[in-house]
Amino acid sequence: MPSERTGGGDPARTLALLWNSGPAPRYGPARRLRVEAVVEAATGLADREGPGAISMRRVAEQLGVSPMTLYTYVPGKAELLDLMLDAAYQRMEPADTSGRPWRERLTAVADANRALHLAHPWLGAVSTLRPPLGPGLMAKYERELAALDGLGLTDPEMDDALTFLLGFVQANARDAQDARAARADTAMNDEQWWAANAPLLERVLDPDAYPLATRVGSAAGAAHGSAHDPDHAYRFGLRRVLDGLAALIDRRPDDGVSAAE
Amino acid sequence: MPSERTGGGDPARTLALLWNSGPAPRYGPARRLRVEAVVEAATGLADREGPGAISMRRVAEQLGVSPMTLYTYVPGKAELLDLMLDAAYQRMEPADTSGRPWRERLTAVADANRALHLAHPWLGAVSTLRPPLGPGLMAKYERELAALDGLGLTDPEMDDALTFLLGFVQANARDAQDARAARADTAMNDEQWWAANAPLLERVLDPDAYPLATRVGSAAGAAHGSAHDPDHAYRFGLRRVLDGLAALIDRRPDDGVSAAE
DNA sequence: GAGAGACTCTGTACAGTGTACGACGTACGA
DNA sequence: TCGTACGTCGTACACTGTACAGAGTCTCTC
Repeated sequence: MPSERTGGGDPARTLALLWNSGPAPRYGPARRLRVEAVVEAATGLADREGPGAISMRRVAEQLGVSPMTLYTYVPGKAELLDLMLDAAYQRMEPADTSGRPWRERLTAVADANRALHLAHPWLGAVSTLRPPLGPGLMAKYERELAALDGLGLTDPEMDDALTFLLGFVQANARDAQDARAARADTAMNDEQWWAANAPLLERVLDPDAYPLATRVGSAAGAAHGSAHDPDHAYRFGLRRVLDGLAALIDRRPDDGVSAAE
Repeated sequence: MPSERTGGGDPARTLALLWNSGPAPRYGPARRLRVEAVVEAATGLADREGPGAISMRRVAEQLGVSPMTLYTYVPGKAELLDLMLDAAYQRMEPADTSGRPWRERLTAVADANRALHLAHPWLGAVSTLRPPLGPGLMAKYERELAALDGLGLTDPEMDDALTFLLGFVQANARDAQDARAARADTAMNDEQWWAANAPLLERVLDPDAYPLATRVGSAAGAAHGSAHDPDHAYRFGLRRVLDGLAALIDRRPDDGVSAAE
């Protein structure tokens, strides 16, 4: 479960910020900053130092203003995260894969999302259950649905399939970021952690009580040098995800480019 | 990304706690509590009030001791979470599905994990990247691998497949818990949130610019009354996950019960 | 029996977090 | 010129995990 919530405040205010449609104030002193600068500063900070670094005080520090000043630009932290998310979506460069088989199209969608998560390690910490309904998300959603268009799926099925694919990518990216954070927090990478635990575990663990676990666990551990390898899990999982969707898509054998693959 | 880290401290100390093999102290006053009581109190608290409620002060309060007292039972919060996790795994009741087709076996594994997450809403907030290598996890791992045994998979493939399946369940459970937390935090359920946003969105959104997004988005929104429905996503996703694994498993058509399915 | 020393328990303290509130200065419209 | 709306900011509050030191309690050794 992500720790940071978005979509918390007044929907009208949030949407106005996302679509840049707030009324310009006429009284009072000129504003020193723009909302975009706040979002940019927060994003830069989070990119450099991870999700844990996103605090109003740190963001304000980056901008040379006091913490409370941020609240004149953004209703609160949740909305700031919404804006960061949508801006990140907006910066994604769309790859044109029209005309390619559907597996390639969906692989491109997955890879693009994975790349986004790698570039912005804080993305996984932000809930997308109530997504920021801004231009960035809309363009992304439109683009990604296009990769699923013309495959004979119903509209709800297209959404389901996309949710499934993106859910996989997000879960995997969270694991990867989690591994990075663990390495930083504990000054020990996964391999070292595994190396420290394995011999100790052997002393308390009775192999006869857990025959499969010891056999498979050590085989898997030996294969990636740790209990878990996100990169490998991505490659393995993506293949399974696409095969799973194939069972849905190739159900109807009569639709253009897609079925040919 | 889960916010709470486990496996942070000294592996030897953590393993001793997990396997109950610490040396009994001989000096000093009798201990008022037992480690199990601390773990139980923390689990009860978290079950009732969610992951956010797990704080050393709150747990101590439940037990009628001062916060710092907990540190004589447990090295820190990370290790407490490890113990909570392993204890929760230990309480899972294994369903005997041997002899059933592999799809049923894996469905049972997925359902059991989903039920665990529903019973313990804090599970999703805890990282399982460096899992607590205790008796609970071992028994669970052994049991779940058994559901994948005899299908012609290699040892690493068995681990990969299980990781993939459990990853899906965990990601979905996080979404579900996230929805619950959002409802509590914002005093607004997903349906209300969607109802508040949809009309506002219509005003700023140009349907011609995002034809697929508007069509599919509103179809999906209408189908579950919100942007996202975890229960539906679970049913849809589990079918895809099993189909995806089928492509791997049924690759070799010659192995007992499994291929018959 | 006396005392050393290990152990449990606890109060205080520190560096963080998001943000409510009120004070102060600035710029515009009347 | 003045009222008013607004931007900026200092302070404060209720939280978090846990380091540290002091006080009380028990066992083992002499």
